[in-house]
Amino acid sequence: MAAVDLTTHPGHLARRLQQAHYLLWNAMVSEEITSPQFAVMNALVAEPGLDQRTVGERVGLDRSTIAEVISRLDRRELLHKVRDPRDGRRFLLRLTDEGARTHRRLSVRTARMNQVFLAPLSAEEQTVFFDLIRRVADAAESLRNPAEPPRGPAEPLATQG
Amino acid sequence: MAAVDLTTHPGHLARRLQQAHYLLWNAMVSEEITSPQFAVMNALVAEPGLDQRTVGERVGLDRSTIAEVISRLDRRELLHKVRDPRDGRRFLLRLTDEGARTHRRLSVRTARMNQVFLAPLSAEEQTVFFDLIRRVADAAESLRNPAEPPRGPAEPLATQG
DNA sequence: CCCAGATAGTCAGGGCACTGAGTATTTCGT
DNA sequence: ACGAAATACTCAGTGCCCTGACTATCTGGG
Repeated sequence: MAAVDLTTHPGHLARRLQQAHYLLWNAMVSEEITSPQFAVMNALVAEPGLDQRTVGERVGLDRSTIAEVISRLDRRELLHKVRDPRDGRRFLLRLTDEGARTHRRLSVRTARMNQVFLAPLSAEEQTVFFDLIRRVADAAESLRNPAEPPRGPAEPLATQG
Repeated sequence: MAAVDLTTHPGHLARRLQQAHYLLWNAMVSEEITSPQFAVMNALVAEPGLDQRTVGERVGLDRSTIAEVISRLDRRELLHKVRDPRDGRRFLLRLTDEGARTHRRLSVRTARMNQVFLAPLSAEEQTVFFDLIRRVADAAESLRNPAEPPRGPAEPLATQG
């Protein structure tokens, strides 16, 4: 009888939280575009012309996963992928017009979904919720990358050359 | 410039939290046994003889995912799977001796890991952390299963007949 | 100039997570 | 007793997520 109470295990709670979010996303935002895909598009709205690695860094995905997500967005013509003329290793990424439209459309739905998702918490509790999760996640990440100095992106070309 | 701040998006935060946990689990608990696998083993320590569906319900996994996790544990001889003689649709699950030993060993490491993971928060903050996440996750789940009455497991045979 | 090391991306492999369709078994109403 | 509905599980398909090994390109020191 040495069983443990999983409701006090942050990892288990984190998984359940993400599943709950996945569910609500599908119901209220999109069945086509996933939340990580939206995060990538969002990063490219903020900083057009980023390379893959940097986008991955912005949204918190490793090189392999970001490659998959981007290839799916590319296949659906939601973004462009072109070799950096100044560095043949990189691809520079930019949303297509349709990608930008899709991002705008999903942004409003995402906002609505977040409201529903967080509805069980008061405004102050929501603030605390963000703060606590962020602190735990940041701490665990920095256990891995011990104080890595921030590195610049691929010196993004002007927004729409 | 309609980009959104992902640090205020609970879904994004949930994903990052889970990634952080995954990392720490690998480093401090096991590279062989994953956190969902441990959750399944834990459910079987608490209630030996459960069927697949009920285990899935206990740990929060759907029928397909639980089948995969269980087949991996079965392949490694950490649990047994036998047809329920009283209901030919079910499999009754029980840890093997090695499974029970593994569960005990990982339990103590998991406890240590949880301490490290939650170290950035004070004791009271940890309580709030659990409470807030649980409330959000529960609310989102019940949006889906509108007030489903709890249903009993497969009337588990006595703990080791 | 040239090559060793760093860097961007790909690929193979393993695991988690969901949906929708399909099979076998049990249960329930008539 | 019988057939429809419910239930437990499987399978195919899609997508996320990581590691480790590999390729191509760039950079810097000698």
